[in-house]
Amino acid sequence: MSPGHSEGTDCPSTKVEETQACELRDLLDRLADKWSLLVVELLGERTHRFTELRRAIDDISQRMLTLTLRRLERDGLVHRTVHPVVPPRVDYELTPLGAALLDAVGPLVTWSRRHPGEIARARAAYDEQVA
Amino acid sequence: MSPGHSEGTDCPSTKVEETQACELRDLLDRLADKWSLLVVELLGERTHRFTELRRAIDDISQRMLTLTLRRLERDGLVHRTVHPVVPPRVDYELTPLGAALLDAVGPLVTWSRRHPGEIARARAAYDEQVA
DNA sequence: CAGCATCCTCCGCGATACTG
DNA sequence: CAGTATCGCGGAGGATGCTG
Repeated sequence: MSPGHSEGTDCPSTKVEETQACELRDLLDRLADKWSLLVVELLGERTHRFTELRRAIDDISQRMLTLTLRRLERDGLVHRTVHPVVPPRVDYELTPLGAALLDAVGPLVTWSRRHPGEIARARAAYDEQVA
Repeated sequence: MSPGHSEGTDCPSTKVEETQACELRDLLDRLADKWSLLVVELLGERTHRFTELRRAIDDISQRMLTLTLRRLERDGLVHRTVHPVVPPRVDYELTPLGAALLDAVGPLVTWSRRHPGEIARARAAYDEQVA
């Protein structure tokens, strides 16, 4: 893989000590890319195989699914099990850490369900006003 | 899939109905960029002026702060008050919606504080094994 | 089936300069 | 002070092709 490690642990000059933004930003950076959270949620339901995930998400490219899973694995959120059979079979599941994280995301999920389209509506209103 | 506009409301072909991923992804897309959450957290403490935010975050570019605030405003999370004085003064504060959202993020913040560096450690372990 | 490698495009974002 | 306008690069990520 490319050596472009821009590991977020550096925690730059943001002076927001009170909010301890560093940890949080790392976390967000991990979850906030286009697919990670989706994958974590699916794995929260049950173990999935590679292709299952691929089909469940459907418009994810194979490359991005691989990358996403590798990153999640690397960060200790997802566990990867290779079954030495032919054809190959690989299972992905949440680690305890991953499950805990998913729990922490729960309220956010709930919130988004409770406020369906509120952001979208505000957006539409704003746009209309501008137009 | 048509790239079209970046408006998330289209909620494409992701078949993850159970997780209602669309809303959530919209939400994440809004929060997950480099600065939004940081801004929302600061505004959660109190109202800030433009330059206050700029100094609090410090390594945000002026352009990105403007863009971030505009997007948050557009999405109904932040309210912008222009005081017609010289020199100009603009205050930013959370809307009720924004405050509610911040609450929903709370557990995530707490979690990240409770697991300091756990992800970073897993990452280091993983990298060592690979190397 | 579950990947890795390569190429290429698009746009996020920083740097810089100008304004009411 | 609080923006807007323009330029340019770097990296995220899609498409495609090859492998064990």
